[in-house]
Amino acid sequence: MPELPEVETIRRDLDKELRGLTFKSVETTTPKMVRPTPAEFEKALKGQKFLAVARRAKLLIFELEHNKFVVHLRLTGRLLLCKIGDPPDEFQRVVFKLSGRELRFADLRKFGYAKLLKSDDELEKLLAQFGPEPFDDLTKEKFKEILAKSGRRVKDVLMDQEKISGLGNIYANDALWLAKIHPQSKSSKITPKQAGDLYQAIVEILEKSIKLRGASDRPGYRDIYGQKGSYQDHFLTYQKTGKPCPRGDGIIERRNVNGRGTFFCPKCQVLVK
DNA sequence: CAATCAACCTGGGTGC
DNA sequence: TGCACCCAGGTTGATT
Repeated sequence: MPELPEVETIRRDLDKELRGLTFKSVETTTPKMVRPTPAEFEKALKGQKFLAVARRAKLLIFELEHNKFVVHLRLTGRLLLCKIGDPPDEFQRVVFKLSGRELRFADLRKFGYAKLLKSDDELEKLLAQFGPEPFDDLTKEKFKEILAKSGRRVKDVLMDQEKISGLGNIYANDALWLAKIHPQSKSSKITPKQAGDLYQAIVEILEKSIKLRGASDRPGYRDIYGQKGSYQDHFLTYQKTGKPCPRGDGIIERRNVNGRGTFFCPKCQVLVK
């Protein structure tokens, strides 16, 4: 579900809402989602105030007075800020009880997790594995360099979090269409002009989706208030198999690339080998 | 180093 | 209606 725009939307709202609230306890039907264990998680954080919520790639970082924890939503995670007594989400797995509020972690597929960090050192190690951020240190020059260095398919590079932070399947597909580049093009063979266009496309599309508060597809991303985003009404190629290309007379094709559904227009997206 | 596949889980949609 | 099969926003690890 959540790629950079969805996670960033959640981060902004939680950062505003959680500051000053106190962590009280954990209740869960799915203990493996709270690490190392729900009991240790609760023991460490009980009584601490939330100071801020940050983000790196698709990871949310919760900063409390003496400890930090991270949350990864993987494919179907939701974080919902609720009043005590609000009806539960159909896929609710974990409830973090706070002063006057509940932060609920719902996840149809149970791949997501919250993880208590033992030290700032552990956080640093965790963050060190991510590549540059599109709205921070991913400059156009840096981006060109990254593409030039890889012999893999360009779509795989875009989605590799060690190379570039935050892009997932939806935005990688749509950005490649915007830049008129075939997803299976060899990264190192992309021309500087194409790389520049792709960089622009990525920034544009992520900005647009953040404005629209992300994309809510099937099981569905929700913001912390349980509301849908609306980028799904603006998908360019994603899940548009058989539909006309928004730009010309091509038909959007679906192909499996690296185990992921890959959508593109064979007419206007150039394959560079 | 790159590509492929399975695993982790659950549910929706489709086609027979 | 039932059932088999494919699909899904992500990431990791084994194998070829």
